Amino acid sequence: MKNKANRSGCPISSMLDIFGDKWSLLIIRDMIFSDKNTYGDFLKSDEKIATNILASRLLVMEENGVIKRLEHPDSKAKVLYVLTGKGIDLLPVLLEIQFWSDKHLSVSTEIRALLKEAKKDREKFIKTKTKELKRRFDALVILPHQAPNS
Amino acid sequence: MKNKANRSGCPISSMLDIFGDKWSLLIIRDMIFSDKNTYGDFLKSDEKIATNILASRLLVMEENGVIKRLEHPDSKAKVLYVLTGKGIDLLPVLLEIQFWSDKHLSVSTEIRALLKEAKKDREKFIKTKTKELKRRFDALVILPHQAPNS
DNA sequence: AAAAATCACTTGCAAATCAAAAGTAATTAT
DNA sequence: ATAATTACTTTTGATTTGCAAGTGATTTTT
Repeated sequence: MKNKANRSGCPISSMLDIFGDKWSLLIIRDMIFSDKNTYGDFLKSDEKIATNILASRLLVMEENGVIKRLEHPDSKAKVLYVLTGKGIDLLPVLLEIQFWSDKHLSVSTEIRALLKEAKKDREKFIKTKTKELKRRFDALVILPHQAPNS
Repeated sequence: MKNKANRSGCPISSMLDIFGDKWSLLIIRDMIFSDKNTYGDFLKSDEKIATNILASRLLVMEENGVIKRLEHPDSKAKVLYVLTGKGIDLLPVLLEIQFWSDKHLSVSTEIRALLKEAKKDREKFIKTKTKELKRRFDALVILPHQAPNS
């Protein structure tokens, strides 16, 4: 997996160099909205990502500082993937994508309800969710260093 | 070029079924921020899209009602591509992508200035720009029906 | 303690997609 | 009439994807 050369100085183009495919943002979605954080979790999603693609995307996102690989507190066989601040900051992007889809494509009524809520006070929703995510991942980053069995 | 089957009911996934690649959003970017609206215009962009890819992406976006193909008022040899309302509504998505890149990747100082301006009053910027785009494209949609040489 | 299951991957291969270059057909300019 | 522009299409080879089948380390079950 090569490191993608910036195709141009354009901020949109640079972002697409990392996320311009059908899968990367779905992994971020799973981490933000569905509390998923292991390889196996991501495989279980509705879109059925292939194992090699998943491994490759996780690597690219790790190389770009969007996610971090940690040892899982429950088991040495597992790997814990957490979002960094850079990753958490994708929340507004994912929100706007959802608002667009809500307006122009067909979206289930339950998701529509959640989006309506988020749209009502966008800023507050983002701030609250961001804090929640930071708390969640900070806890996971720190925990593993406290020896679990001694 | 097949019509993409929705991989799932997820709004993010559905949006990525249309725009999940390295090029489509760059074409939208060019139409929104650089006033480009012909095949030749898009080819001239810094990222150097291949002609076959460009043709394919334009078709997919047209099929999805994001852009419209019109006869160019200046020449029968040209095709005029304009954004529909659905396409114009991608502005907030592109803005958030740029805000993210501005914060987490390196961005030129001139673009940074424009983004700072946009961020200062996001809502107003979106409203103003949206109106401008609607005006611009409405004019183009209507003009060609007034016989140019008779 | 041995066997089965889980977990996070890797490998191999066929199919799809992409990129670069050249070609085409319809205008338009000289 | 000739050359240039414009919007593509076609061809070819390289890259990426998706699927199925491993692999090796751990963990759970018996």
